[in-house]
Amino acid sequence: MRLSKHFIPTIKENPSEAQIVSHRLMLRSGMIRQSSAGIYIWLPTGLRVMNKIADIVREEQNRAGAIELLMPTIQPAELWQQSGRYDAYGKEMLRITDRHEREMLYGPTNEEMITDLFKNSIKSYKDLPLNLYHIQWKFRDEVRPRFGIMRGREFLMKDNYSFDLDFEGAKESYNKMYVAYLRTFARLGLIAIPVRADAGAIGGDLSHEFQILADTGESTLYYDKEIESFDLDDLTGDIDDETVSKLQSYYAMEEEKHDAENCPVAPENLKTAKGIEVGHIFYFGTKYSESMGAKVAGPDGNEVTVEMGSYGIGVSRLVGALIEANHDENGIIWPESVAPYKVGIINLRFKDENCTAACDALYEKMQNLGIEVLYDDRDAGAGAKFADMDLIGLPWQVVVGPKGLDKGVYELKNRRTGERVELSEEDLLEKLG
RNA sequence: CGGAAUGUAGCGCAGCAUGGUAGCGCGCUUCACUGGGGGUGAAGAGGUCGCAGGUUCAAAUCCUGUCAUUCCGACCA
Repeated sequence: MRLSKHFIPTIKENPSEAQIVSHRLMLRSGMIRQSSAGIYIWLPTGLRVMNKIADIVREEQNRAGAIELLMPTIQPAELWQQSGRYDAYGKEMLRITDRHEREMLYGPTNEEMITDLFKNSIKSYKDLPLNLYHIQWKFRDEVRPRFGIMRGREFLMKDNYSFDLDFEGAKESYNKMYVAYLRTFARLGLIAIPVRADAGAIGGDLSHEFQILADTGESTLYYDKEIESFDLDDLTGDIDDETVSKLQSYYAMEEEKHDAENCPVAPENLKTAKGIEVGHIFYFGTKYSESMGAKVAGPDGNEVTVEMGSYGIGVSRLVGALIEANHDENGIIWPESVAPYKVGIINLRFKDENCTAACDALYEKMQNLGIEVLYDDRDAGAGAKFADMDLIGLPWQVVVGPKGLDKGVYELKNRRTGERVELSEEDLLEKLG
């Protein structure tokens, strides 16, 4: 894409309302604009990143055997009255009345709807286990939205729901998601610490939060440093129960629940860091299947109330979390897996025919090779182009100017390390292709 | 929901105490010169001063109300 024809409105100065680095950089690099408190417009590059994250989440869900569908954002109040959460959920739920005076709501989560769908569709244990997911906009009317998209009111979430015949099955479904989550975050280049958690408003017995480490995190974690050395390559292919129990046996607690006196981890092996919650998984048994009557015929012909779990990943929050974990004073540093483009071409001499011709040709070759490239073809100063490209944070920059062209080389800069190498066109395309 | 601020050009801000009809920097437009880290000069465009009332000859400025946004705390993907 040519930058001159793109829509990436960058800002030179820090917007006053943005307090944390990811919010500032998302506004400055032209990824988002605020519409109202906690509600954002996703601009082209922001959307590209979010879509790439969603794709990785989707691939890992599919790999784990979950099946994608899409439920509506607007739900009828009756479902929530059945589960008893309509009154319990409080003001955080955005309530709407339609033209027929029917009570509706903008869904903050989907346990009720999926359970209703399940009970109307599945009648036999033979159809279990079943794990359904969707990636969909949620709305929670937070009292105090803040930190840009990190705590917005409207957010994109992957949520899924597992249905099993018994606890053993449910536990297996839970563990599959546990592994899928670790894999998902690893692919995003994030260290995700699974932290034992309370089930909160969702309710239930077994629950883990996935926290990624970042200085600006909202919670303080204490964890066994062994977690960091765990090799995620072990988690490809079939799920090994031993691996899961080993992972789950590691100590990891939020500050409030951490007891220094009785901590099983020796002080020298205990690490503390700030974390951002990007995922949360729950096993909650029959909490919803019971109240909403989700039963199947078991092998003996008798009805069994199904065992359920639910699992969420904050897809839009991950965009901010990734920036919190990947930035420097000049801007964002995208991991390749989610970068809006892999490489940026900087044309230093717009008015130099040779230089522009070289850039145009290189741009076309990259496009033909399927390399995602953002070409800064604007008539702007070199400094402005460098600054914008660093701000936007593409992993690679190709700097094209008379110096290199005279030598017959292109300069390739690594955004993360700042390392610059001079390469022939062939080597350059080879390296990026 | 308790506490505290702030709303003036796209962004960042000044002006308000002591009322006299709006200004600075960046950005934007045009032209020229520049050209390897936000360059220089010249000429421009852009504002119902959040909104509604009130006081006054006169309100960005004083008063009342209202809306919005942000920050600190308690709560949450």
